[in-house]
Formats: sequence, C-alpha cells, structure tokens
Amino acid sequence: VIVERSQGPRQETEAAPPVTTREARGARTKERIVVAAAEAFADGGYNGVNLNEVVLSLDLTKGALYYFFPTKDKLVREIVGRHFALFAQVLDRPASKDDNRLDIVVHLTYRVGDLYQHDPITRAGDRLAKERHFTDLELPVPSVSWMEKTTRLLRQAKTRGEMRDDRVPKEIASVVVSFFYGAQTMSVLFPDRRNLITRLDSFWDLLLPTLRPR
Amino acid sequence: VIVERSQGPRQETEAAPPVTTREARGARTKERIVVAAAEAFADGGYNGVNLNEVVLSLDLTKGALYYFFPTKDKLVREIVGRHFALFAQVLDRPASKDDNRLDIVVHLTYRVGDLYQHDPITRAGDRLAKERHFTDLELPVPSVSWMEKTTRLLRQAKTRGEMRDDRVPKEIASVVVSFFYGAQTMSVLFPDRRNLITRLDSFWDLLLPTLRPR
Amino acid sequence: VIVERSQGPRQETEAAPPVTTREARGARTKERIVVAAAEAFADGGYNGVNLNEVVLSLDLTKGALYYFFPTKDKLVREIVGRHFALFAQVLDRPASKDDNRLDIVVHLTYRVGDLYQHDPITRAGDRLAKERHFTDLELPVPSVSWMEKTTRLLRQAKTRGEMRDDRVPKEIASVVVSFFYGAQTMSVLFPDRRNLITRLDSFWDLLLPTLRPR
Amino acid sequence: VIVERSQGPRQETEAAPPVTTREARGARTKERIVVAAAEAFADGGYNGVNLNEVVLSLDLTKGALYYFFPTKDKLVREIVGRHFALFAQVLDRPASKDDNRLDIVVHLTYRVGDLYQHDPITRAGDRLAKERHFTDLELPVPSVSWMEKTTRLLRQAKTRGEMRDDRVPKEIASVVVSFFYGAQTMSVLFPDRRNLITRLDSFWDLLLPTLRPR
DNA sequence: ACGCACGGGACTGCCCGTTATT
DNA sequence: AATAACGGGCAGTCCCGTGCGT
Repeated sequence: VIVERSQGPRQETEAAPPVTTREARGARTKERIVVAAAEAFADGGYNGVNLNEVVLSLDLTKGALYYFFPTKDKLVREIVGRHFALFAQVLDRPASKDDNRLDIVVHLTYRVGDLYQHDPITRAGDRLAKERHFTDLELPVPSVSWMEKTTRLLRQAKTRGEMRDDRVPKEIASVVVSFFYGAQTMSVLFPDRRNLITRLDSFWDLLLPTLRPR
Repeated sequence: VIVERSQGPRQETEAAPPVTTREARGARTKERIVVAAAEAFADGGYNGVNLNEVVLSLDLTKGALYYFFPTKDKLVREIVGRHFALFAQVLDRPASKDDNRLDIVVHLTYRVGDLYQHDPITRAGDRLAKERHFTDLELPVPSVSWMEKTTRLLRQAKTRGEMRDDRVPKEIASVVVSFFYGAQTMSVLFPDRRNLITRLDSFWDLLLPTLRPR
Repeated sequence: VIVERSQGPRQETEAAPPVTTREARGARTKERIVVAAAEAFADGGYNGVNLNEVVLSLDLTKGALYYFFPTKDKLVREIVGRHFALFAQVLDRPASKDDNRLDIVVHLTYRVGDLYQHDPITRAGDRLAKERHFTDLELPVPSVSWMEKTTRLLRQAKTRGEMRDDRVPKEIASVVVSFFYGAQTMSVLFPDRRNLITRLDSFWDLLLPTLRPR
Repeated sequence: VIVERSQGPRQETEAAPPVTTREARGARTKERIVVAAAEAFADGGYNGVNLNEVVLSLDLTKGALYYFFPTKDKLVREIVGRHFALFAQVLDRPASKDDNRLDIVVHLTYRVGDLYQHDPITRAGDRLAKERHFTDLELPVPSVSWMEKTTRLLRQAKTRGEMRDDRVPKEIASVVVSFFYGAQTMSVLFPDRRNLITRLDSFWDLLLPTLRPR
C-alpha cells in the first residue's frame, strides 16, 4: 500500500526570512509555540510539561506565551482542537465512486498512521484528549468518527459485493480501530522494533483475505 | 470462551480482626496503601496523584506512608513490580501436553484481559510503566514477554499441526498483543460501549478461522 | 434641601464628530481612558485593576495607554489630582455675604455628596488616595481642607449669631466630615437601602436644631 | 465615658514556654499566622498582602502556611469569620434590666471602638469584608446587626421614657453607625490627630442632649 | 507504626512595562 | 496616535519529603 506523506502543517517556513512583515511575525511565533508544546505534550502529557522550558527552548519567555495562550488549558485546547480538525479532514476526503470500499478502509488506516508518525499535533492531541475530558469542544471524538466512517464504508462494501456477506461491519470496524491504537502504542513504546506501518501490513495481510469475497 | 475469575490480589481481609497480631497490622496497612495508590495511579498517572489525598482517604497520614515508602518512586516501583510479577505468573502457568496451543494463546488473552479489568495493580502498573522509564527494574516488560510466549506457543501449534502452515507466528503474536492493548484502551475510554471481553470475542471470531487448519 | 447636579466632568462629547481635529482625537481618547480607569479603580482599588482590561473595554490596547500614561502610577496620580482639584473647586466657590453660614456648611455636604454619587473620578480618587500615600502630590487632602473650611464657616456663623454660642466649631466640623465619610461608605456597601442624600437628611434633621440659636 | 479594655484575643502566651506540648505548638503557630496576616490585611487589603512576607516574618515558610490554610481565601475567611463572631459577641452581651437603654447604645459605640482600635482581627475583618463579598459566610453583617440592635435599644428607650418621643430610632441608629465608621476611617487616616474615642466623645456631646428627654 | 507540623521547591497565572512598526 | 508582540518578575498554589513525638 502506497501512501503519500501528508504535507500539511509542517513547512517551518525556512524560505523567505527577509519578507517577514511584522504582522506575520506573531503568527509564526504562535505556530512555533503550538508545535513545540505539542512535541512536549506528546511525550510527557499534560502534567509532565513545563511551559517555561518549552517557551525558553524557543528563545521566548512566559510573557510571549501568555500573550497567545493566557492559560495552559487554552494551549491544550488549541492543540486538541487542531488534532480533531485534522483527523476529520483526513476522514472526510471524498472517495471516487469506483474505488473499492475495502481498499478505502485500508487506505485510511495508513493515512491516519502517517499522521501519528509524523505530526506532533496528532500525537499530542491524542494523548491530551485521552488524559483529560475535553469533550466540551463539541467536536466529534476522532476514534469514534473513524469507526463510524469505517462502518459505513464496510456496509457499502458489502452492498457492492466487495466484502463477504457473513461479516459484520460494525465489529470489524471496532477491531480495526482498536488494533490501530494498540499498534500505535506499541510502536511508540518500542521504537526500535517494527514501526506502525509494518504492523499495519501484518494486520491487513492477516485480515484482508477473510474479508474479501472468494 | 469461558474464563474463571482470577482471584488473586483482592481478599481485603475482613475475616478475622481478633487474631490480628501487631505485626500483621502493619502489613495490612501497607496493603491498603498499595491498593488505594494503584487505583489513584490507574486514572491520574504519576503526576496526577496526590499522595496526601490517597492516605487521607484511608484515614492515614503522610507518616504512615513514609514509613513504608519513603519516596513516591518507591511506591511506584512496588506497584510496577507487582504488575510485572503478576503478569509473569499468568504467562508461566504451565499448559498440559494435550491442550491445543492455539487455544492456549486465545485463553491467555482472556486471562490478561481479566487482569486489566479487575486488578487495579495491573492497570496502574501498566500506566506507570508506560509513563516512566523503569527499565532499571531489570524485569522483562510484560507485553514483550507476552509476545514471546505467544510466539513460542504458535510455533508449537504449527509443529503440532494446530495452525495453518503459511502463518508467521511472530507476526501473529504482534497483531494479537497490539490489538489487545488497543482494545483495552478503547474499553477504558468508552466504558459505556462494548467492553474488553466483547472486543476480544469479535477479534478471535474474525481471526481464528484464518489460523486453524482447514 | 435642593442641590443642582454639578455638571463638571461628564459631557462624553457626543456632539460634533465632524469637527474633530486630529489633535482633539487624542484628547478625547485620554479622557475616555481616565474615566474608564476611574470607574475600575473605584471598585477594585489599585491592585484590583487590570489596565489591559480597561483599555480593551475601550477598544484600545496597551499602546494607547502607554502613550498617555507610561506608568500605572502616572494614571493614578492624574485621577487623584483631578479628585483633589475638583474637591477644592467645590469648596472654594465663594459665598455671598448674606448667606447663612450654617446653611452653607449644610449645602456643602450635599454638594460633596453629589460628587461622590455621580462622579467616578471622585470615588476613584478618594479610594486611591486612601490606599496609597500620595502625599508627594503637595496638595491639600480634601477631607482636611473641607474640615478647615467648615470650621471657618462655623466660626463666622458664631460671630454672626447664626449658631449657638456654646458650640465648638472644630468639633462640629469633625463630626460632620466624619459622618459624611461613614454615610458614604454605608451607602456604597448597602446600595439597596437609604442612599447618601437620605442619610444626610437624617443627620441634619437631628443636628441642626442643636446648632441654631433658639 | 469609661470603657474597660476588652481583653479577649491577645494574650500572646508569653507565660510558660517550657510547658509547650507538641500538640499545642501547632495551634499557636496557626494563631500567630492569623494575627500576623490580620495585621497585614488591615493595612494593605486583600491584594496588598504578600503571604510569603507574612509567613517569613514569623520565621515560617509557605509550607507551614499551606498546612493550615491551603488558600488565601481560606485564611481570609477565617479572619472575617472571627471578626463577625467577635462583633456578635460584643453586641449580644446582655444588659441588666435597670440600665438606661440610651446609655447602652452609647456604651456599645465605645466597646466597638475599642475593638477597632486594639484588635487587628477586627480591623482586618472589616476591611476584607468590605473589599470582597464574603456574605456566603451565612453570618449577619456586623454593621447591620449593630444597627438593628441599636434600633431595638432605642425603641425600648422610648418606651421607658429614656428618649424624647419625637425621635425616630431607626434614623438615629443609622446616623450613629454611619458616624462611627466615618470616625474610624478618619482616625486611621490621620492617626496623629484626634483618635476614635475622642471623636466619639464629641459626637455624643453633641447628640445626647437632643435625645434625652428634658 | 503512625500522626502532626513544617521545609522547600517547582510551576502556573498574572500583569506591568516596553519596543519595533505604521 | 496607536498596535502587536514580547520581556520579566512575583505571588499563590501544590505537593513531596522529613523530623519529632508517641
């Protein structure tokens, strides 16, 4: 399975330093703060992060941080919010009529896996959302949306004869998503061993034959 | 699949108060502290737990805690250590020669699942071990031992003709363990939905047919 | 007792927007800042006021404030200074030769009461002057000037036979001013009950008969 | 008018240092904290007080303070609560049947005045209660209870023929209490001048003749 | 074996002041 | 005349550890 690297939120803008208008300066600083904080939150969690260290590592001070995020919670909400939005955006990418629905399901796992491997916002947002209850964000919890999306796709697959008739979409979706989060956890715990993508390969090698119609 | 409840670490000893020797008193207090702390650590993590609150909830004070565990880390190590030991004990339970190796693998997941669902030490130890690096415990990481054990069992299964020949034990073991941890996470995040056992059922329903020889 | 509303510092200048010269613009901004700050200081005191909030409520930012008042103290001094000046102006309004001096004393309390009830600068200045030691303003403390003025008026009243001979002007002045500040405090604490003017009425009803010659 | 010094809350226990049981030690420390904090709050108000300085002046640290008062608010509530209780206690001291009710009213002002002059809890509690809304203490606001008590006494005085018939108890009570708080304020602002007791003397000299029956 | 009182340090929240910019 | 962005310091909160006493 081939997955292109999602190049969204990480250009770091090393291109044109001379053109820095003063009004764009702040936006960049805010961006740097969010990214650095996300990396810190990703390993450390809410309580494990010292905001002063984060900001000092960017050659800024608490004052600058306070200007953009008066509160640690505000910063966290920004990160979680972006994570949710990014996830939703990946899920909502429309599929062409012809695509095999089962393949789309598989493809989604790789796209999400890519996010988790390369986007600090995603890793941080995921962890933060698990630690605290930020459900008041009024946004759909990513893992739930993902499961629902997968369930819908599998139903279509069945209708279109792309999946065996005796398979239950909802249960399969649950297994897929559960596996993903376990594999993600394992790949973080043992970075030296097989990474997330490899684990996904094993999983689908095992599972796909049982799903496709003979 | 039927699994008996593992009745190990939760007697709470409400039986015989008159026979309590002076030295047994302390041991009980220590036990109460460990359990209460574990429950707190299970949801809250290392930094999220206030040791004072823990002992106060037991009608004790810091003094009692300090007597048994001079340091927060000592307490955590005790919990993590027990978690590791308990896990090892579950894994090491010998299998009779006749048992189907594949069934043992399946059975193990339910036994471990039972631990995670009912033993606070297990939940706390798992979380604490993930948060901090207690590799200096010189103990085998449970998930790794589990995977190795599963791999060995699957190899035997293949030799005994209890598993299809074209399956790779190591990869399957990885998928199984990864799925387990993901399912465990999901069942904690969404306690209202399907619980861990149900998720295991779905998983094996899907996977077992592909593994057993025709 | 009838008192005309002292119309000093609250025109709000909504009259002629077209004629606003560029230089008048700044003056208006400065004025708005002073008034808004005064209202904030009146309830909140020196430390209880967040200057950023003040300017933000005027759709301005710290920069605008900084332009006029580089320091919180400068702003406070402006307010206190205005309070002192306004108070002095009320006290210094000349009395016609014929007016009954006792009546002037009474009248003064109502005029000052009017200030405290309707002018934020007065309330803020009073509180700020009490909280901090701005004796370096080299201005006469309002309450002291008021007492002295009252004492002088009462001496004249005695000479002119408008007050009983056995009354001591200084002591009466002290009682009058003390009562006023107490009544002012009470009317702020319990706004639902009798207001300052009503309290003054009660006071003079009680006191005047003892002061006037039979 | 002669008023005995109310010797309630200020022994400071300089008597027997050797007998200090360990359990009494803490109570004394807590007491020292409350008194020192009260003195600081009395001049400085809520925001003007640095708890660290307070505690350092007692050769203690933040840790000790936190043990007794985890929060600045808790400390303030303790002080305000004591103020309210002390005040109520002074008001509730029963009067013998024979005492002239008007004299009791007068006497009360001196007793309260004594509190304000010598008890830091009273001064601090008064100021803190004015600055913040601690009405959730469910205790009667001292000044209100005082006014009500005075009103009741004056009604009795009228019934017993100890006050002129054409005086309105409620209005007089209002004037008395208002004057008191004004005089208290003035005596704090200008400590070099006439103190609170002297001001009360002037007040009653002026007022009593108009109240007593001829 | 356990309670009480206390030391001490780390981190967030808060907010005033200030500069570069237009 | 006014803004956006940022520096910097301090107070309050939180909590772990610890000695003394019994």
